[in-house]
Amino acid sequence: MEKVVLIFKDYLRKRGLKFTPEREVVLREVFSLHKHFDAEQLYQNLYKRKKKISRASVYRTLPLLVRAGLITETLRCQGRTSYEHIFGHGHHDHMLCIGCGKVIEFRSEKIEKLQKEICRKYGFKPVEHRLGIKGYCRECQKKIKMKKKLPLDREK
Amino acid sequence: MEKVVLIFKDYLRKRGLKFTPEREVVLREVFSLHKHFDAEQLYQNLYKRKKKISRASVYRTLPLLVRAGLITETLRCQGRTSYEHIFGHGHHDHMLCIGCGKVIEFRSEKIEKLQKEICRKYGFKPVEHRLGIKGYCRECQKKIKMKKKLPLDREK
DNA sequence: ATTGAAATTGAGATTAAGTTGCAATAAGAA
DNA sequence: TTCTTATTGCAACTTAATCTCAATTTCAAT
Repeated sequence: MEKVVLIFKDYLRKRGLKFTPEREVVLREVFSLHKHFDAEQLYQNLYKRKKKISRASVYRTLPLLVRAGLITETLRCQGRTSYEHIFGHGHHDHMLCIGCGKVIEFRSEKIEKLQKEICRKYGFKPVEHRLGIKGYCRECQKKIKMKKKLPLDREK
Repeated sequence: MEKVVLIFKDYLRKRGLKFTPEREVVLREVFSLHKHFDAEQLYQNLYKRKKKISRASVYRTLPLLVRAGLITETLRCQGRTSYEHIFGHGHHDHMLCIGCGKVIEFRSEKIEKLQKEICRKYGFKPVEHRLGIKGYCRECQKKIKMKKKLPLDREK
């Protein structure tokens, strides 16, 4: 944890930005969470714990953390930009269950390698990539079977 | 083109929905385009050509086309939901150039296969997936080299 | 062809996420 | 400690998308 504080401080100092209490609170909150989150959730968490930080500051801090290489945007669920931290966590891809919203993380070296190859073929210099698979997790598949029919888009 | 009209009509009829002139106009516009588009663009195109269709109808029709399996959402650029048609086009993945916005489409059977394998391993039933690689295309890499430095996030 | 239930339309109001302007404040280098 | 410059909070604003509702249209059944 103190490591990420140092990294962030360093990032800020190098471009003449300031390490404020607000930014520190956001940073620590982000790294105390161990799953995906979005700006509003983060704000609510802090608000409940009487950390009086404005929404604007939360929204302004998250992009800084992205640029500092500490967090990254993930798959966008229902309209909100969602983040996760990447420091000491490494890149991975996601499966997102349409039924219950559960997120499964996975990593495949083979897929990573294939992507690089393809980029090379197109003369494309990759900066980041995102692979998201939507579908149904084991549990939700069972539920669906029990209901026999998916009520989502059935025919008349 | 007439094929997609039939498919859409069929989709609608089967669930007691109606094939209206507005929906037809949207459908035809979508399939006359040959690249990615978003709801607002589509509305503007139609508006300029004096097709008086409300924004609401455009926004209401696109999800129907998705459900009918004719179009799909793609990578979200700058906040807007973007679509592309898939009928007679097949699944593919994308590279998105950060420099100029160009989209390169590609498809890798190997990656597709690996994804299926991974899903099987997790007992996950995939419905759709999206792989997007952001980076710099050949041309933009050259431009960057000429500028010697990327002005985006440089240190002081 | 007519009818009538049910779906659809357009216009504008509304929501939600995120951004911005600005005056007051605070960080931190000198 | 001083002083320049960045940051803050608030509220107003923007943007994308959705919703409400009265008027209209579709289309299956006469």
